[in-house]
Amino acid sequence: MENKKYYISTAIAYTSGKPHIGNTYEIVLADAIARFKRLQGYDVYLQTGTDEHGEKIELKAKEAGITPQEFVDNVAEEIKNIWDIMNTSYDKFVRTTDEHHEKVVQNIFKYMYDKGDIYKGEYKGLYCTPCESFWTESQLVDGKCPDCGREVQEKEEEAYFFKLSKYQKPLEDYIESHPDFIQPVARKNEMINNFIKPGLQDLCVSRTSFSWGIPVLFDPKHVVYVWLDALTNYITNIGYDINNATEEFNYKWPADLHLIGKDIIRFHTIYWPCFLMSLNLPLPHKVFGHPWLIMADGKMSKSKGNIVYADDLVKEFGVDAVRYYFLHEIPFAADGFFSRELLIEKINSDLVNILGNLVNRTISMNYKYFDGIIQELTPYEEVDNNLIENVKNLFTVVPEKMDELRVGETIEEIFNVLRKCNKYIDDTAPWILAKDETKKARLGSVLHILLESIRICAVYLQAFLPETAEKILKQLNTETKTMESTLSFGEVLKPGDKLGEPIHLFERIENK
RNA sequence: CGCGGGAUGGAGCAGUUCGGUAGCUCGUCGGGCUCAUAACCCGAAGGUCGUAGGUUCAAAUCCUACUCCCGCAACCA
Repeated sequence: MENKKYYISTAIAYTSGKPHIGNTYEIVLADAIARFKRLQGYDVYLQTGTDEHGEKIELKAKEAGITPQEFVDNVAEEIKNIWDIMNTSYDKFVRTTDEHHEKVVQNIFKYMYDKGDIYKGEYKGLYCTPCESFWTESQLVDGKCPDCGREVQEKEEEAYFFKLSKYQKPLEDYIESHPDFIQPVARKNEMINNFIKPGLQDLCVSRTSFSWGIPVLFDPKHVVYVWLDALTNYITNIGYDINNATEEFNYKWPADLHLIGKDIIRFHTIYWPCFLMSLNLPLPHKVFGHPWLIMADGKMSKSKGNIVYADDLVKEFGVDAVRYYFLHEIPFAADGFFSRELLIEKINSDLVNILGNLVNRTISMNYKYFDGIIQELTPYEEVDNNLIENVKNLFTVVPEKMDELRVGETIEEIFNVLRKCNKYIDDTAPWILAKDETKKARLGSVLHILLESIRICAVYLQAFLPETAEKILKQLNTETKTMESTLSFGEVLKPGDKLGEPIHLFERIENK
């Protein structure tokens, strides 16, 4: 039987500099969703990468005294490296300076032009001559240039425009008829009220003020607007070209989920769907604008010197500790706070105390009382059934939460079961059973139930803490790690098998 | 009156659709246990649910006004 495909993408990271933890959060979130979908049996394709054109990059490269291409090569490498350090399982890392991508973008631009969806016009805006920049009314400070404070003038410039207005109605209809298209819903209202209802204005999709971009095929003094360039990465990299869609493309498109930051919802729910409609392509199923990870002590900034990078945190605390924090501490719709203190607190209270200690004490007891040999299960008692019900219930509740992309809550459900395991140990008091030779079988059974409960939790944790889950499963000496295996409680671990040595999954971080 | 979201014990959050004992995690305090990484388990303290009115037998939840915070407001990405 063919597994159902699931195409998930992150936004491509802008290569203007090294991404901080806020930018890194997205790929980790995407990875957790992707890993979970794989666990469910989907044929997952996770695409990420870098967005490498634009004026800002041209300027940064100039400052650094290197070519834009050298500049983005360096940054893209750095970004990919961080994605790898975060242990993210992307299937493809794409770059907008890729030759194939550039070629297809040019073809798309030409196609839209020939079709009449792109036309040549005049861009009218408020221009600050010394800064060589256009500004919008709302960007002005006291009616003056926000950069230098000087007067701005009306100025016109030759430019190509995309007919957003033509697709206003179909877009509105699509959003109305697909209530899940934009998530969370609050974002949907923003888009409808701020952009669609007032009427979409045609979008200027070319620039002449800088050259680091994809030249327009038939008018090379213009470069393609970076968003038209960047957004199309979702199709150019899965085998799309004008009049020549590959089998791969037909299989993967439309994307099931575009995971993006809440700051770029507009581009993904207005411009992108309109571009796709122009190309006669179906629209993605869902766009989720995730909240941000923000610093507990105020906004990250170079001047404050409080920029935090994920790779530094990984070096200090380990990859799964950082992943845990990202995935568990950021609410579904509201921003999450980050600080070292909070990170350490969560590592100690959740990863060390609840998870690490549970695994360690369970395996240790199995060694102490049975030399590490897994024992037979004897008929369940009331206290057993209670725990087992909780464990088995994850099979229902975890997919439910994950379908809503409520990753933090999913992890909380798993940890609640781990807490139940700790309570179960107190309720059954194995150390007392151990003192009574006639309770030996019961003791073995209690420990087996714990091992199996831990195994099932570890199966789910593979999506979020892959390294840790692997370590747990290894200690349990089992290869069985599928979703289905969580339903047949007690039929997986083999009595007589020997467990791995008990180890500490996470080390306690002593204050500071 | 531009549009929208939010304000709940020390911290972070749930609960508000369809009113009816205010819940969770962390922290604090007390107790228990000893298998375990001073971990684990139990219990307690701590909240006028932003403010002021209103509806109701009953309001965190419904209505009105106000205060404060935040997001969006089209060509930086």
